[in-house]
Amino acid sequence: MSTSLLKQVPPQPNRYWFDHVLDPDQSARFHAVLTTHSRHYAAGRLIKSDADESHAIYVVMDGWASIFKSMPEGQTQIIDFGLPGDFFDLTAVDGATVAMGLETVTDATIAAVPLAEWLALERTVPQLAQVNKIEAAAIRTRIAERMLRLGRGKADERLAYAFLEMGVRTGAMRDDTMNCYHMPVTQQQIGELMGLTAVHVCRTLRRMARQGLVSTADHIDLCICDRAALEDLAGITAETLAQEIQP
Amino acid sequence: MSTSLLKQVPPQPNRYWFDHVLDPDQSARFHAVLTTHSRHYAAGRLIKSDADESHAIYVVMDGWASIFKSMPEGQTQIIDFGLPGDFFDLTAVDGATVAMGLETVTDATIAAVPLAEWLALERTVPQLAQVNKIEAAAIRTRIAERMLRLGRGKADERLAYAFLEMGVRTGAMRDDTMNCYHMPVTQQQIGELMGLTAVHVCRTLRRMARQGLVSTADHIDLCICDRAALEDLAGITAETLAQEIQP
DNA sequence: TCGCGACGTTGATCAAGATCAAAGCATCTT
DNA sequence: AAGATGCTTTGATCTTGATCAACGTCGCGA
Repeated sequence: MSTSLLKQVPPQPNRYWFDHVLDPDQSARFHAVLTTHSRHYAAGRLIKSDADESHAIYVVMDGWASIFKSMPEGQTQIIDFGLPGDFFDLTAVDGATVAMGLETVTDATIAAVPLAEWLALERTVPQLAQVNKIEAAAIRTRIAERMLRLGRGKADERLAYAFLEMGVRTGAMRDDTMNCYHMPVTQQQIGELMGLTAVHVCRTLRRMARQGLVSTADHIDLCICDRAALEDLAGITAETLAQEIQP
Repeated sequence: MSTSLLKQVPPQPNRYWFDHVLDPDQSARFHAVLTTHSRHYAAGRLIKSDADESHAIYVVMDGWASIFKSMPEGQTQIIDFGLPGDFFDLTAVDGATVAMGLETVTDATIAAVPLAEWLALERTVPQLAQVNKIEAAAIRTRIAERMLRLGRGKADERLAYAFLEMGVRTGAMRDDTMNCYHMPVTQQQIGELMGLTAVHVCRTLRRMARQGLVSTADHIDLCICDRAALEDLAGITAETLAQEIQP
Protein backbone atom coordinates (compact mmCIF):
# COMPACT_ATOMS: atom_id res chain seq x y z
CA MET A 1 0.00 0.00 0.00
CA SER A 2 1.21 3.49 -0.79
CA THR A 3 1.99 5.08 2.56
CA SER A 4 4.82 7.19 1.24
CA LEU A 5 2.73 10.34 1.10
CA LEU A 6 1.42 9.84 4.59
CA LYS A 7 4.96 9.59 5.87
CA GLN A 8 5.32 13.30 5.43
CA VAL A 9 2.89 13.86 8.27
CA PRO A 10 4.74 14.02 11.60
CA PRO A 11 5.02 10.47 12.88
CA GLN A 12 3.92 11.20 16.45
CA PRO A 13 0.66 13.04 16.94
CA ASN A 14 1.98 15.32 19.69
CA ARG A 15 5.45 15.92 18.53
CA TYR A 16 5.60 19.65 19.13
CA TRP A 17 5.03 21.67 22.25
CA PHE A 18 2.19 23.59 20.67
CA ASP A 19 0.27 20.37 20.07
CA HIS A 20 -0.31 20.34 23.81
CA VAL A 21 -1.61 23.89 23.78
CA LEU A 22 -4.00 23.52 20.88
CA ASP A 23 -7.16 21.45 20.83
CA PRO A 24 -6.86 18.43 18.54
CA ASP A 25 -8.93 19.95 15.75
CA GLN A 26 -7.13 23.31 15.89
CA SER A 27 -3.85 21.45 16.00
CA ALA A 28 -4.84 19.53 12.90
CA ARG A 29 -5.74 22.71 11.04
CA PHE A 30 -2.43 24.24 12.05
CA HIS A 31 -0.47 21.20 10.95
CA ALA A 32 -2.28 21.15 7.63
CA VAL A 33 -0.97 24.63 6.87
CA LEU A 34 2.48 23.79 8.14
CA THR A 35 2.86 20.69 5.98
CA THR A 36 1.71 22.64 2.94
CA HIS A 37 4.62 25.01 3.33
CA SER A 38 7.24 22.60 4.63
CA ARG A 39 10.41 22.07 2.73
CA HIS A 40 13.49 20.06 3.42
CA TYR A 41 16.94 21.63 3.38
CA ALA A 42 20.42 20.21 3.65
CA ALA A 43 22.65 21.18 6.56
CA GLY A 44 24.34 24.56 6.31
CA ARG A 45 21.89 25.84 3.79
CA LEU A 46 21.09 29.56 3.75
CA ILE A 47 17.34 30.10 3.69
CA LYS A 48 17.14 33.84 4.20
CA SER A 49 20.01 36.25 4.39
CA ASP A 50 19.54 39.45 6.29
CA ALA A 51 18.22 42.35 4.23
CA ASP A 52 16.29 39.95 2.01
CA GLU A 53 12.65 40.57 1.36
CA SER A 54 10.30 38.34 3.24
CA HIS A 55 6.78 38.09 4.50
CA ALA A 56 6.75 34.73 6.24
CA ILE A 57 6.81 33.03 9.59
CA TYR A 58 9.41 30.31 9.66
CA VAL A 59 8.55 27.19 11.62
CA VAL A 60 11.23 24.62 12.35
CA MET A 61 9.60 21.23 11.86
CA ASP A 62 12.67 19.07 12.08
CA GLY A 63 16.40 19.57 12.67
CA TRP A 64 18.15 22.66 13.97
CA ALA A 65 18.31 26.08 12.36
CA SER A 66 20.07 29.28 13.31
CA ILE A 67 18.97 32.89 13.26
CA PHE A 68 21.98 35.10 12.77
CA LYS A 69 23.29 38.52 11.92
CA SER A 70 26.58 39.45 10.32
CA MET A 71 28.88 42.43 10.39
CA PRO A 72 29.90 43.87 7.05
CA GLU A 73 33.33 42.27 7.49
CA GLY A 74 31.72 38.88 7.82
CA GLN A 75 31.86 38.02 11.52
CA THR A 76 28.57 36.47 12.44
CA GLN A 77 26.56 36.34 15.63
CA ILE A 78 23.97 33.66 16.14
CA ILE A 79 20.94 35.32 17.68
CA ASP A 80 19.09 32.11 18.41
CA PHE A 81 18.90 28.46 17.51
CA GLY A 82 15.62 27.13 16.22
CA LEU A 83 14.73 23.64 17.40
CA PRO A 84 11.74 21.61 16.24
CA GLY A 85 8.59 23.47 17.24
CA ASP A 86 10.21 26.89 17.32
CA PHE A 87 9.01 29.57 14.97
CA PHE A 88 10.28 33.01 14.10
CA ASP A 89 9.14 36.25 12.63
CA LEU A 90 12.24 37.83 11.14
CA THR A 91 10.72 40.95 9.64
CA ALA A 92 11.99 44.39 10.58
CA VAL A 93 9.72 47.31 11.34
CA ASP A 94 9.41 48.29 7.70
CA GLY A 95 7.50 45.04 7.28
CA ALA A 96 9.34 44.18 4.12
CA THR A 97 12.94 43.25 4.81
CA VAL A 98 14.17 40.71 7.31
CA ALA A 99 16.47 41.91 10.04
CA MET A 100 18.18 38.56 10.51
CA GLY A 101 19.34 35.66 8.43
CA LEU A 102 18.11 32.10 8.71
CA GLU A 103 20.11 29.01 7.91
CA THR A 104 19.97 25.33 8.64
CA VAL A 105 22.45 23.85 11.08
CA THR A 106 21.58 20.23 10.45
CA ASP A 107 19.45 18.74 7.71
CA ALA A 108 16.15 20.34 8.49
CA THR A 109 12.54 20.71 7.49
CA ILE A 110 11.24 24.23 7.69
CA ALA A 111 7.81 25.60 6.96
CA ALA A 112 7.73 29.14 5.59
CA VAL A 113 4.17 30.28 6.15
CA PRO A 114 3.38 33.49 4.27
CA LEU A 115 2.42 36.24 6.68
CA ALA A 116 -0.98 36.71 5.11
CA GLU A 117 -1.76 33.06 5.55
CA TRP A 118 -0.53 33.12 9.13
CA LEU A 119 -2.86 36.00 9.89
CA ALA A 120 -5.73 34.10 8.33
CA LEU A 121 -4.77 31.13 10.46
CA GLU A 122 -5.01 33.27 13.57
CA ARG A 123 -8.68 33.68 12.77
CA THR A 124 -9.45 30.02 12.02
CA VAL A 125 -7.29 28.80 14.91
CA PRO A 126 -8.01 31.26 17.70
CA GLN A 127 -5.79 29.41 20.16
CA LEU A 128 -2.86 30.29 17.93
CA ALA A 129 -2.79 33.66 19.69
CA GLN A 130 -1.89 31.83 22.88
CA VAL A 131 0.78 29.83 21.07
CA ASN A 132 2.20 33.06 19.71
CA LYS A 133 2.39 34.62 23.14
CA ILE A 134 4.10 31.61 24.67
CA GLU A 135 6.68 31.40 21.91
CA ALA A 136 7.36 35.14 22.10
CA ALA A 137 7.88 34.88 25.84
CA ALA A 138 10.22 31.92 25.42
CA ILE A 139 12.29 33.65 22.78
CA ARG A 140 12.64 36.97 24.55
CA THR A 141 13.47 35.27 27.84
CA ARG A 142 16.17 32.98 26.53
CA ILE A 143 17.64 35.79 24.46
CA ALA A 144 17.80 38.02 27.52
CA GLU A 145 19.51 35.26 29.48
CA ARG A 146 22.00 34.77 26.69
CA MET A 147 22.57 38.49 26.34
CA LEU A 148 23.41 38.69 30.02
CA ARG A 149 26.16 36.09 29.61
CA LEU A 150 27.29 37.64 26.35
CA GLY A 151 27.81 40.99 27.96
CA ARG A 152 28.98 40.01 31.39
CA GLY A 153 30.10 36.39 31.52
CA LYS A 154 33.52 34.80 31.17
CA ALA A 155 34.02 32.10 28.58
CA ASP A 156 33.29 29.23 30.94
CA GLU A 157 30.15 30.90 32.24
CA ARG A 158 28.93 31.43 28.71
CA LEU A 159 29.49 27.82 27.76
CA ALA A 160 27.96 26.56 30.99
CA TYR A 161 24.85 28.57 30.25
CA ALA A 162 24.69 27.46 26.63
CA PHE A 163 24.92 23.81 27.64
CA LEU A 164 22.18 24.22 30.20
CA GLU A 165 19.92 26.07 27.82
CA MET A 166 20.32 23.49 25.10
CA GLY A 167 19.84 20.72 27.62
CA VAL A 168 16.58 22.24 28.73
CA ARG A 169 15.40 22.97 25.22
CA THR A 170 16.17 19.52 23.86
CA GLY A 171 14.23 18.15 26.80
CA ALA A 172 17.24 16.16 27.95
CA MET A 173 17.21 17.58 31.45
CA ARG A 174 13.61 16.96 32.30
CA ASP A 175 14.58 14.59 35.09
CA ASP A 176 17.65 14.78 37.26
CA THR A 177 19.17 11.53 36.12
CA MET A 178 19.49 12.06 32.40
CA ASN A 179 22.12 14.66 31.64
CA CYS A 180 23.32 13.75 28.17
CA TYR A 181 22.09 15.04 24.88
CA HIS A 182 23.10 15.56 21.31
CA MET A 183 24.04 19.08 20.30
CA PRO A 184 24.52 18.98 16.54
CA VAL A 185 26.67 22.08 16.22
CA THR A 186 30.33 22.80 15.68
CA GLN A 187 32.53 24.61 18.16
CA GLN A 188 32.61 27.42 15.64
CA GLN A 189 28.83 27.76 15.95
CA ILE A 190 28.94 27.60 19.74
CA GLY A 191 31.40 30.45 19.49
CA GLU A 192 29.11 32.39 17.19
CA LEU A 193 26.30 31.91 19.68
CA MET A 194 28.23 32.99 22.76
CA GLY A 195 30.62 35.56 21.31
CA LEU A 196 33.83 33.52 21.39
CA THR A 197 36.28 32.28 18.81
CA ALA A 198 36.22 28.60 17.98
CA VAL A 199 39.71 28.22 19.38
CA HIS A 200 38.70 29.65 22.69
CA VAL A 201 35.58 27.51 22.81
CA CYS A 202 37.78 24.48 22.33
CA ARG A 203 40.22 25.47 25.05
CA THR A 204 37.51 26.35 27.52
CA LEU A 205 35.58 23.20 26.76
CA ARG A 206 38.72 21.08 27.30
CA ARG A 207 39.34 22.76 30.60
CA MET A 208 35.77 22.19 31.71
CA ALA A 209 36.06 18.54 30.70
CA ARG A 210 39.35 18.20 32.61
CA GLN A 211 37.63 19.61 35.67
CA GLY A 212 34.92 17.00 35.33
CA LEU A 213 32.08 19.40 34.58
CA VAL A 214 31.14 17.92 31.25
CA SER A 215 32.31 15.28 28.86
CA THR A 216 31.98 15.22 25.11
CA ALA A 217 31.83 12.53 22.54
CA ASP A 218 31.95 13.10 18.84
CA HIS A 219 30.45 16.22 17.41
CA ILE A 220 28.77 16.75 19.85
CA ASP A 221 27.26 14.39 22.34
CA LEU A 222 27.43 16.33 25.53
CA CYS A 223 27.20 14.84 29.01
CA ILE A 224 26.82 17.10 31.96
CA CYS A 225 28.80 15.32 34.65
CA ASP A 226 28.57 17.86 37.44
CA ARG A 227 25.28 19.61 37.02
CA ALA A 228 25.49 21.59 40.24
CA ALA A 229 28.87 23.01 39.34
CA LEU A 230 27.68 23.88 35.86
CA GLU A 231 24.60 25.61 37.23
CA ASP A 232 26.81 27.52 39.60
CA LEU A 233 29.02 28.68 36.75
CA ALA A 234 26.05 29.61 34.60
CA GLY A 235 24.41 31.42 37.48
CA ILE A 236 21.09 29.70 36.99
CA THR A 237 19.62 26.29 37.68
CA ALA A 238 18.19 24.10 34.96
CA GLU A 239 14.96 24.06 36.87
CA THR A 240 14.61 27.85 36.96
CA LEU A 241 15.61 28.07 33.34
CA ALA A 242 13.04 25.47 32.37
CA GLN A 243 10.31 27.45 34.11
CA GLU A 244 11.36 30.58 32.29
CA ILE A 245 11.83 29.31 28.76
CA GLN A 246 10.10 25.96 28.46
CA PRO A 247 6.67 26.20 26.82
CA MET B 1 -9.36 77.87 36.42
CA SER B 2 -8.46 74.37 37.54
CA THR B 3 -6.54 72.91 34.68
CA SER B 4 -4.23 70.92 36.90
CA LEU B 5 -6.03 67.65 36.29
CA LEU B 6 -6.04 68.14 32.58
CA LYS B 7 -2.32 68.72 32.62
CA GLN B 8 -1.82 65.01 33.19
CA VAL B 9 -3.01 64.30 29.70
CA PRO B 10 -0.10 64.33 27.27
CA PRO B 11 0.39 67.91 26.16
CA GLN B 12 0.75 67.19 22.43
CA PRO B 13 -1.96 65.12 20.82
CA ASN B 14 0.42 63.00 18.76
CA ARG B 15 3.28 62.63 21.07
CA TYR B 16 3.89 58.92 20.64
CA TRP B 17 4.63 56.89 17.56
CA PHE B 18 1.54 54.76 18.03
CA ASP B 19 -0.68 57.81 17.84
CA HIS B 20 0.11 57.86 14.14
CA VAL B 21 -0.84 54.22 13.75
CA LEU B 22 -4.14 54.37 15.57
CA ASP B 23 -7.26 56.22 14.45
CA PRO B 24 -8.01 59.22 16.66
CA ASP B 25 -10.81 57.51 18.54
CA GLN B 26 -8.87 54.29 19.11
CA SER B 27 -5.91 56.38 20.15
CA ALA B 28 -8.08 58.19 22.66
CA ARG B 29 -9.35 54.94 24.13
CA PHE B 30 -5.80 53.67 24.39
CA HIS B 31 -4.61 56.83 26.09
CA ALA B 32 -7.48 56.70 28.52
CA VAL B 33 -6.29 53.32 29.77
CA LEU B 34 -2.69 54.42 29.82
CA THR B 35 -3.33 57.51 31.92
CA THR B 36 -5.36 55.44 34.39
CA HIS B 37 -2.35 53.29 35.11
CA SER B 38 0.38 55.91 34.82
CA ARG B 39 2.61 56.63 37.73
CA HIS B 40 5.58 58.87 38.18
CA TYR B 41 8.88 57.55 39.47
CA ALA B 42 12.13 59.21 40.47
CA ALA B 43 15.33 58.43 38.57
CA GLY B 44 17.05 55.19 39.45
CA ARG B 45 13.96 53.70 40.94
CA LEU B 46 13.46 49.93 40.72
CA ILE B 47 10.01 49.12 39.42
CA LYS B 48 10.24 45.39 38.93
CA SER B 49 13.17 43.17 39.81
CA ASP B 50 13.65 39.98 37.86
CA ALA B 51 11.89 36.98 39.34
CA ASP B 52 9.13 39.19 40.71
CA GLU B 53 5.56 38.30 40.03
CA SER B 54 3.87 40.39 37.40
CA HIS B 55 1.03 40.44 34.96
CA ALA B 56 1.39 43.78 33.30
CA ILE B 57 2.52 45.53 30.16
CA TYR B 58 4.77 48.44 31.00
CA VAL B 59 4.45 51.51 28.81
CA VAL B 60 7.03 54.27 29.07
CA MET B 61 5.09 57.53 28.89
CA ASP B 62 7.88 59.92 29.76
CA GLY B 63 11.59 59.68 30.56
CA TRP B 64 13.90 56.75 30.05
CA ALA B 65 13.72 53.33 31.63
CA SER B 66 15.93 50.27 31.43
CA ILE B 67 15.14 46.60 31.12
CA PHE B 68 17.92 44.60 32.69
CA LYS B 69 19.07 41.26 33.99
CA SER B 70 21.61 40.55 36.70
CA MET B 71 24.00 37.74 37.50
CA PRO B 72 23.85 36.33 41.01
CA GLU B 73 27.08 38.17 41.83
CA GLY B 74 25.47 41.45 40.87
CA GLN B 75 26.88 42.37 37.49
CA THR B 76 24.03 43.67 35.40
CA GLN B 77 23.30 43.73 31.71
CA ILE B 78 20.88 46.22 30.26
CA ILE B 79 18.74 44.37 27.76
CA ASP B 80 17.05 47.45 26.36
CA PHE B 81 16.29 51.06 27.09
CA GLY B 82 12.68 52.13 27.07
CA LEU B 83 12.03 55.57 25.61
CA PRO B 84 8.68 57.36 25.59
CA GLY B 85 6.25 55.32 23.55
CA ASP B 86 8.02 52.01 24.09
CA PHE B 87 6.25 49.22 25.89
CA PHE B 88 7.38 45.86 27.19
CA ASP B 89 6.01 42.53 28.20
CA LEU B 90 8.48 41.15 30.72
CA THR B 91 6.73 37.90 31.61
CA ALA B 92 8.50 34.58 31.25
CA VAL B 93 6.87 31.52 29.76
CA ASP B 94 5.33 30.46 33.04
CA GLY B 95 3.19 33.57 32.71
CA ALA B 96 3.71 34.51 36.33
CA THR B 97 7.26 35.69 36.96
CA VAL B 98 9.09 38.36 35.04
CA ALA B 99 12.29 37.38 33.33
CA MET B 100 13.81 40.84 33.44
CA GLY B 101 13.92 43.78 35.78
CA LEU B 102 12.66 47.25 35.04
CA GLU B 103 13.99 50.47 36.49
CA THR B 104 13.87 54.15 35.71
CA VAL B 105 16.94 55.82 34.30
CA THR B 106 15.65 59.37 34.54
CA ASP B 107 12.58 60.65 36.30
CA ALA B 108 9.90 58.84 34.39
CA THR B 109 6.22 58.20 34.03
CA ILE B 110 5.34 54.61 33.41
CA ALA B 111 1.97 52.97 32.87
CA ALA B 112 1.65 49.42 34.17
CA VAL B 113 -1.36 48.04 32.37
CA PRO B 114 -2.53 44.75 33.88
CA LEU B 115 -2.35 41.98 31.34
CA ALA B 116 -6.05 41.23 31.58
CA GLU B 117 -6.88 44.83 30.83
CA TRP B 118 -4.44 44.92 27.94
CA LEU B 119 -6.11 41.87 26.43
CA ALA B 120 -9.49 43.53 26.83
CA LEU B 121 -8.07 46.59 25.15
CA GLU B 122 -6.99 44.47 22.20
CA ARG B 123 -10.65 43.79 21.60
CA THR B 124 -11.92 47.36 21.98
CA VAL B 125 -8.98 48.79 20.05
CA PRO B 126 -8.45 46.31 17.21
CA GLN B 127 -5.66 48.37 15.70
CA LEU B 128 -3.67 47.69 18.83
CA ALA B 129 -2.72 44.36 17.27
CA GLN B 130 -0.87 46.28 14.61
CA VAL B 131 0.82 48.45 17.22
CA ASN B 132 1.89 45.30 19.05
CA LYS B 133 3.41 43.82 15.94
CA ILE B 134 5.32 46.96 15.10
CA GLU B 135 6.72 47.32 18.59
CA ALA B 136 7.67 43.65 18.72
CA ALA B 137 9.49 43.99 15.42
CA ALA B 138 11.30 47.10 16.61
CA ILE B 139 12.41 45.49 19.84
CA ARG B 140 13.60 42.24 18.36
CA THR B 141 15.44 44.03 15.58
CA ARG B 142 17.32 46.49 17.73
CA ILE B 143 18.14 43.77 20.24
CA ALA B 144 19.53 41.60 17.49
CA GLU B 145 21.64 44.48 16.24
CA ARG B 146 22.93 45.12 19.72
CA MET B 147 23.59 41.44 20.30
CA LEU B 148 25.71 41.36 17.17
CA ARG B 149 27.94 44.14 18.52
CA LEU B 150 27.93 42.64 21.98
CA GLY B 151 29.22 39.34 20.71
CA ARG B 152 31.48 40.46 17.92
CA GLY B 153 32.31 44.14 18.16
CA LYS B 154 35.25 45.96 19.68
CA ALA B 155 34.59 48.64 22.26
CA ASP B 156 34.54 51.50 19.76
CA GLU B 157 32.22 49.61 17.44
CA ARG B 158 29.85 48.96 20.30
CA LEU B 159 29.78 52.58 21.33
CA ALA B 160 29.41 53.77 17.77
CA TYR B 161 26.42 51.53 17.36
CA ALA B 162 24.88 52.59 20.67
CA PHE B 163 25.20 56.26 19.75
CA LEU B 164 23.61 55.68 16.37
CA GLU B 165 20.77 53.64 17.79
CA MET B 166 19.99 56.20 20.45
CA GLY B 167 20.26 58.96 17.90
CA VAL B 168 17.74 57.24 15.69
CA ARG B 169 15.42 56.38 18.56
CA THR B 170 15.40 59.85 20.05
CA GLY B 171 14.56 61.12 16.59
CA ALA B 172 17.63 63.33 16.58
CA MET B 173 18.97 61.96 13.33
CA ARG B 174 15.88 62.34 11.24
CA ASP B 175 17.62 64.78 8.93
CA ASP B 176 21.27 64.83 7.99
CA THR B 177 22.08 68.16 9.57
CA MET B 178 21.03 67.62 13.16
CA ASN B 179 23.37 65.22 14.88
CA CYS B 180 23.17 66.17 18.53
CA TYR B 181 20.95 64.76 21.18
CA HIS B 182 20.65 64.29 24.91
CA MET B 183 21.41 60.82 26.24
CA PRO B 184 20.52 60.92 29.92
CA VAL B 185 22.60 57.94 31.03
CA THR B 186 25.86 57.48 32.89
CA GLN B 187 28.92 55.86 31.37
CA GLN B 188 28.29 53.04 33.79
CA GLN B 189 24.92 52.44 32.13
CA ILE B 190 26.38 52.66 28.64
CA GLY B 191 28.78 49.98 29.80
CA GLU B 192 25.95 47.85 31.12
CA LEU B 193 24.21 48.19 27.79
CA MET B 194 27.18 47.28 25.63
CA GLY B 195 29.08 44.87 27.86
CA LEU B 196 31.95 47.14 28.90
CA THR B 197 33.20 48.51 32.18
CA ALA B 198 32.57 52.18 32.90
CA VAL B 199 36.30 52.82 32.82
CA HIS B 200 36.65 51.34 29.39
CA VAL B 201 33.63 53.27 28.13
CA CYS B 202 35.29 56.45 29.32
CA ARG B 203 38.61 55.67 27.66
CA THR B 204 37.04 54.63 24.41
CA LEU B 205 34.74 57.63 24.39
CA ARG B 206 37.71 59.97 24.99
CA ARG B 207 39.60 58.36 22.14
CA MET B 208 36.63 58.72 19.83
CA ALA B 209 36.28 62.35 20.83
CA ARG B 210 39.99 62.96 20.22
CA GLN B 211 39.59 61.45 16.77
CA GLY B 212 36.77 63.85 16.07
CA LEU B 213 34.05 61.26 15.77
CA VAL B 214 31.86 62.61 18.53
CA SER B 215 31.90 65.31 21.13
CA THR B 216 30.26 65.31 24.51
CA ALA B 217 29.00 67.92 26.87
CA ASP B 218 27.82 67.29 30.35
CA HIS B 219 26.16 64.05 31.16
CA ILE B 220 25.65 63.43 28.27
CA ASP B 221 24.85 65.69 25.40
CA LEU B 222 26.26 63.86 22.48
CA CYS B 223 27.18 65.37 19.15
CA ILE B 224 28.06 63.13 16.29
CA CYS B 225 30.73 65.08 14.47
CA ASP B 226 31.72 62.57 11.82
CA ARG B 227 28.63 60.60 11.06
CA ALA B 228 30.10 58.67 8.15
CA ALA B 229 33.03 57.48 10.24
CA LEU B 230 30.73 56.50 13.07
CA GLU B 231 28.48 54.56 10.71
CA ASP B 232 31.54 52.85 9.32
CA LEU B 233 32.63 51.81 12.79
CA ALA B 234 29.17 50.65 13.74
CA GLY B 235 28.82 48.76 10.49
CA ILE B 236 25.43 50.24 9.71
CA THR B 237 24.07 53.54 8.49
CA ALA B 238 21.61 55.58 10.49
CA GLU B 239 19.28 55.41 7.53
CA THR B 240 19.27 51.61 7.38
CA LEU B 241 18.90 51.41 11.11
CA ALA B 242 15.98 53.81 11.05
CA GLN B 243 14.21 51.67 8.48
CA GLU B 244 14.76 48.60 10.59
CA ILE B 245 13.83 49.85 14.04
CA GLN B 246 11.87 53.07 13.64
CA PRO B 247 8.12 52.60 13.96
C1' DT C 1 31.39 78.05 52.19
C1' DC C 2 32.50 73.59 53.20
C1' DG C 3 32.01 68.96 52.75
C1' DC C 4 29.88 65.14 50.61
C1' DG C 5 28.59 62.09 47.02
C1' DA C 6 28.14 60.80 42.32
C1' DC C 7 30.49 60.74 37.95
C1' DG C 8 34.15 61.17 34.95
C1' DT C 9 39.14 60.84 33.91
C1' DT C 10 43.68 58.88 33.97
C1' DG C 11 47.53 55.69 35.05
C1' DA C 12 49.58 51.11 35.97
C1' DT C 13 49.10 46.41 35.87
C1' DC C 14 47.03 42.01 34.80
C1' DA C 15 44.22 38.46 32.77
C1' DA C 16 41.17 36.94 29.25
C1' DG C 17 40.49 36.09 24.87
C1' DA C 18 41.94 36.85 19.84
C1' DT C 19 44.96 35.67 16.26
C1' DC C 20 48.16 33.01 13.58
C1' DA C 21 49.82 28.70 12.64
C1' DA C 22 50.42 23.85 12.58
C1' DA C 23 49.18 19.36 13.39
C1' DG C 24 45.85 15.52 14.66
C1' DC C 25 41.71 12.87 13.47
C1' DA C 26 37.65 11.63 11.71
C1' DT C 27 34.68 10.73 7.56
C1' DC C 28 33.96 10.67 2.77
C1' DT C 29 35.61 10.22 -2.15
C1' DT C 30 37.84 8.17 -5.77
C1' DA D 1 44.91 2.85 -0.15
C1' DA D 2 45.44 7.77 -0.94
C1' DG D 3 43.81 12.10 -0.86
C1' DA D 4 40.72 15.55 0.40
C1' DT D 5 37.83 17.93 3.55
C1' DG D 6 36.00 19.65 7.77
C1' DC D 7 36.49 19.92 12.59
C1' DT D 8 39.20 19.76 16.82
C1' DT D 9 43.28 20.35 19.45
C1' DT D 10 47.46 22.61 20.92
C1' DG D 11 51.19 26.14 21.02
C1' DA D 12 53.09 30.90 20.76
C1' DT D 13 52.23 35.53 20.75
C1' DC D 14 49.67 39.82 20.82
C1' DT D 15 45.67 42.86 21.78
C1' DT D 16 41.86 44.16 24.22
C1' DG D 17 39.53 45.12 27.98
C1' DA D 18 39.21 44.37 33.24
C1' DT D 19 40.83 45.67 37.60
C1' DC D 20 42.67 48.54 41.19
C1' DA D 21 43.57 52.95 42.64
C1' DA D 22 43.86 57.80 42.77
C1' DC D 23 42.43 62.23 41.52
C1' DG D 24 39.39 65.76 39.39
C1' DT D 25 34.95 68.04 38.91
C1' DC D 26 30.46 69.41 39.49
C1' DG D 27 26.16 70.00 41.95
C1' DC D 28 23.83 69.92 46.22
C1' DG D 29 22.57 70.50 50.90
C1' DA D 30 23.90 71.72 55.61
